[in-house]
Amino acid sequence: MLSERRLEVLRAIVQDYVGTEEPVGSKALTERHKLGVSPATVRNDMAVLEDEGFIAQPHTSAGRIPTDKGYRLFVDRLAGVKPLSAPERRAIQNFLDSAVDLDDVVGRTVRLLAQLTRQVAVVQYPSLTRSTVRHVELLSLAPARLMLVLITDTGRVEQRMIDCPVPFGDTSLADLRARLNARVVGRRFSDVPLLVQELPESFDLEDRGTVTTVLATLLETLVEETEERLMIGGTANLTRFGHDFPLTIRPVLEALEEQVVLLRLLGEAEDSGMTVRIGHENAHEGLNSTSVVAVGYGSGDEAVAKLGVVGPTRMDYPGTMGAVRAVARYVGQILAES
Amino acid sequence: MLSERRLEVLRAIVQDYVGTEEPVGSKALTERHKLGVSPATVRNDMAVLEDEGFIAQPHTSAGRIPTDKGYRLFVDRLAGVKPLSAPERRAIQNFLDSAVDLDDVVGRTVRLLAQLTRQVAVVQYPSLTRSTVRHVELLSLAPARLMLVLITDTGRVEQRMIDCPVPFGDTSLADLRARLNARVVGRRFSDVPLLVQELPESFDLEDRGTVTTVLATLLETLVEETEERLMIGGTANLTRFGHDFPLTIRPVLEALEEQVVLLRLLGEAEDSGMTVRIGHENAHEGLNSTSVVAVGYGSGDEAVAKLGVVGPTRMDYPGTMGAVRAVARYVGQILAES
DNA sequence: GCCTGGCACTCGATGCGTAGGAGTGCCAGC
DNA sequence: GCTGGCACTCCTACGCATCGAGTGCCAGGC
Repeated sequence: MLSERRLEVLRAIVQDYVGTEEPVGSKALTERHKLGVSPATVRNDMAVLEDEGFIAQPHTSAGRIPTDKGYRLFVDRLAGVKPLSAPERRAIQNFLDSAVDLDDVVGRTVRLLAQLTRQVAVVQYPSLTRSTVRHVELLSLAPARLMLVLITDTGRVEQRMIDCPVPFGDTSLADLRARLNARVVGRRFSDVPLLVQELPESFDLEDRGTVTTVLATLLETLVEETEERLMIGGTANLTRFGHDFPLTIRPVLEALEEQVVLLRLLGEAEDSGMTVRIGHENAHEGLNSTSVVAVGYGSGDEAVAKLGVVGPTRMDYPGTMGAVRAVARYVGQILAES
Repeated sequence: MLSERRLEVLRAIVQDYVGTEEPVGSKALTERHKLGVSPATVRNDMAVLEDEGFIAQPHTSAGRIPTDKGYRLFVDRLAGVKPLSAPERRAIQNFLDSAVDLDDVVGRTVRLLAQLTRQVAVVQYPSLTRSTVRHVELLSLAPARLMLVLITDTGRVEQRMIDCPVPFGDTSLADLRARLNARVVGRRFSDVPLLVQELPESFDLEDRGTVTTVLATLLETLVEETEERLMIGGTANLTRFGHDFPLTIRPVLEALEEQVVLLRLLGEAEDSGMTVRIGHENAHEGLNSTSVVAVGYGSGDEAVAKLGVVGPTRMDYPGTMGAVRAVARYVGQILAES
């Protein structure tokens, strides 16, 4: 077990390193922090911290930098979540309030997060599986061509074209639309398959084929679009990464382009509470020198999607966590209102 | 006027520099290209080319590199458009053919372009103003709450919430929907304002307010969404930019985040034919060390949107132009089919 | 008149050795 | 268990000489 002072030393190292981006030595530490002990003592503490794997030296006779394990301890035990200032909170609310539709909400959220944290922001669109159906619309575009439009309670809209096996009458269409809505409106997407199972049987034989096709498309949409969408922003902040640039930035940019990777990344975050993944804790190799701070957000108690930021392991964790939490909270509010 | 051989020298310089990324000297040139003259002669030619501003030396006693003006001449007079190979063309077609909806088409196009050119790809969604209306749908979500859904011939869907001043009956709704569609389906978005102008007058006094609100929202959607959407990809390719990395890449990433900048960039491109903007020809300062190759694409003869790539001025122009042109052509086909 | 080979010159890149300094580890003393 | 002192390590910066690619210019030849 590490003594209180050693933890304090670790905290000081993390804070200084995050600020200066340079290995921090014992002397500088005692000058900048009121540790109440001499550099020599700090050196001893540092030696212990290094033995335990919390800090490391880039080379002999250089200062120490925190390891992933060191950041982990810092986040878990030494750092709180720094709340945003009142003006910041007001700015967030104002900015998000003027969003006109879901795309706009997500877009603004991304920009906001990127700006607040000065890192790369990732925002997932509200998930379909956890959303509920607000409305299903069927439009006849041509005699044997329908368009299916799915509207979620979070404002997301999905559409699909359907080619019918045989022309479908307007009354049948209205009928199907009404029955479909009666069954699924207000229900969760994940429940829809069961709810519409027996629908075709209640139709005339001649329409049954079309109804089946429509339902098949509906279910297919649910499955396909469960493959979620997301938006990223603030990639320009990657340039503040460090000196050894090209080497680190490349795999990160590549990872950011792979929606699948990002979705898995957010997916790994816990549903409630904030998740921080530091360096090698990230499964994806390209992100081994980054940390991910993610949190779920939603219109009610339950998270409908996640958002977060990706930045260098050397990041301001309390500040980042504060910003991420605050933004998630406000986005949730906006969604609940709409 | 430059002699034929001097043009040939310029072409050789561009080709070599694009390949090696290093200033090219007179000796290397004669070795790699069959110019039929000695290095000394080439040196004289180079001196002339430098006087004319087509090439420059990073410092005395280094080789030459093309200037923006040099690239311009190269593109205009010395380089053709390199067509893609048959397998490449087949691959493009296959890849795009399996797209399921507009988002997918655009997403795939971006990835394709980025991969083919190994640069940053930008694809604009089909424009609303130049599209025609396929369908307008009005849904009643709550007694005094409507949703307006606009569907374009290119498959794009826009939706808006509408809060009605007074509840709106189902029959009135159906009536409005029918009349609205009768007027605007098949028409261009830009013509819509005129076409619906007198619609409110034909409604009962009690509904007129709502009708006016709906139309106002419709027109507002047309205007707002003329502010186009676009998708970018291949940002990881920025890491191949050059040695002086952080300095160049930063402003580019920033510019890429500004949708407005990108839209203006594409907007500046001519409607038909390919546009190449080299270095300082780009209005945006951050893109002064990049070139933009853009071209319009569309389902018919007319361009409904544009796409292109952003890369270092030192790029393979013939290859890039070939890829951009080919992709635009195939995307146009896909849109025409759907 | 244009091309060519020769030649002196420039100037960045490379390598090396030295000086400087930040930081460490260890030890003896309090 | 903390502290000051001290020797040691090793990275960084700097100056300097070397090297060589590439140039510009010039005199001679086709």
